[in-house]
Amino acid sequence: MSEATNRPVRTRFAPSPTGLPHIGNIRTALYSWLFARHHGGQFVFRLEDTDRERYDSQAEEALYSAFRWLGLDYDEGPNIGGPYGPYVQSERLHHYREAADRLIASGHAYKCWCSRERIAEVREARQKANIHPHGYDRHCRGLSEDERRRHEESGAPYVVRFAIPLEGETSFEDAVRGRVTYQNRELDDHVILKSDGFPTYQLANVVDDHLMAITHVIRSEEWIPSTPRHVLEYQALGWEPPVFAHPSLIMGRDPKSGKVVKLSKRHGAVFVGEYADQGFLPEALLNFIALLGWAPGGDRELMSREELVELFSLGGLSSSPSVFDYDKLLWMNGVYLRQLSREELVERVLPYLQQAGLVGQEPTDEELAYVTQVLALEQERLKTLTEAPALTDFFFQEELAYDEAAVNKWLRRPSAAGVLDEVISGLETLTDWNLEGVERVVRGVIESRGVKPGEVIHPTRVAATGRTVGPGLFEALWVLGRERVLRRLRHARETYASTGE
RNA sequence: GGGGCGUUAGUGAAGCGGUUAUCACGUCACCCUUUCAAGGUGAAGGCCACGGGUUCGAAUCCCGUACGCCCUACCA
Repeated sequence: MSEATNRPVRTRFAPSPTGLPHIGNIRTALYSWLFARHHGGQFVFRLEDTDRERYDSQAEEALYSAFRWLGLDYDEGPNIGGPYGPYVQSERLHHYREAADRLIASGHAYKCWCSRERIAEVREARQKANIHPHGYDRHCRGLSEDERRRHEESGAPYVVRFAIPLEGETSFEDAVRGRVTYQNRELDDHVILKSDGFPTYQLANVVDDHLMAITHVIRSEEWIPSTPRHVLEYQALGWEPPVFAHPSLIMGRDPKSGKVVKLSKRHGAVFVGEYADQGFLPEALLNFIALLGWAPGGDRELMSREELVELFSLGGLSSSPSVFDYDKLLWMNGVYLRQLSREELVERVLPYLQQAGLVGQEPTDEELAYVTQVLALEQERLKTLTEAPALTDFFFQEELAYDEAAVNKWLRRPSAAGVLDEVISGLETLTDWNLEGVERVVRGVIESRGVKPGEVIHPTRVAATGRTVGPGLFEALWVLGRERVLRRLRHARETYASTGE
């Protein structure tokens, strides 16, 4: 569609620091980043802190750390500077003031002294009577010179409103939806400068996108209704508008009603940091959220960051909202976990094992080698990093927590004592403790007793690991090591199987 | 209420005028197998929201209806 411009591509992510970075925000950021990188352009980070009431000082740092975690880099931004700085709107007030003055001078904007109360009343009345536009009645737009002067001299606070043309229509070419048209008579005169001297999004966004030479504005669907206002402002200011692309929203399903609504906290994790905490890999999350509202065409789903950059285009953006599917994310995380090399896996998982107290803070090379072996056995079972401790604790704990049901089923049975005795004596005589040797011993017991493999394997697993599920028995025994295995088997034999025969 | 945007299996997507409507997650079954996973094979699941057009032919183009969502702030 209208992806082409003659200028070098520049996109931006312009969050307002009012809370923690949300999956939805990050997805939009990702699209902007991908588009810039795909075209070899620049990606700008701009902080829109014009709402002083909702300002949250922690939000800014959280935003940076989310970007770091996901590996999204920006070429210009508040903390790194750049040729179009500053990149924080509260430090750019004079630009907005200037633009507002220019609009007032050219008759495209005007000062408004109406009280909030009056505005609220007017709005309600007009809506009830269905008078278009529904909002502000443009009272101050029609002020006489005298009235205006009186207000000016009184020094009373005022806002600046944009003077929407009374007739005609405004349209723009949306890169994902095609032509979108609004009748000007449906638009009321929106505030562009607040009484505290700060601009609203409606002005600051336009001014900065222009001043920062942004060529493509990618932002979510909720901005479509204000885009005609922006287009009108670009025109009034004599500027060329950027290409707009409005991908759809990310939705969640309400657990109670089953209805689909904008993704929010009640659907579970919505903040990027929560996914980090829950043991998701950034590359998996990135891949997953890219697919929430975008597809490269065809059946392609698993894509690295580099592949996403290569394949991304605005044409692949979806115009219909998508529901966040946590199960699919889990699956995808598992895929990425399985693709990790041993070294990467250890690096990723180790902190979780340490946090759970299974591994010390300064592991020796020997301990690290053991951890590596353990994780190699569990890698294909891992869906998130946080599951690792629960899956592997029996490899590290001295005191095994035996699963009661497993004990009842496999150790408190008549044959258990005999099985364990045979396995124990077999392993005791094993000179070389390796995978093949362990398997040979256990298979030998199975053969000598003339039973199905499970009859020996299951009791042995429960005795050695305390549970019925886990890696293959031979691998588990081998990695656990001779001493630990024999101690556990003897203990289980004494404790649970001694009275069995 | 008004304006805008949307609607392909439970979920995410592919499809861009001619396909038995494709893929992935999930579900189920079977295979592999010492359990659980992973992997493999297969199945169930869609009158492409509905109704009208246009066309030799429509999930694809047009109109209408229904439903959903977004906006309707001196928030972004």
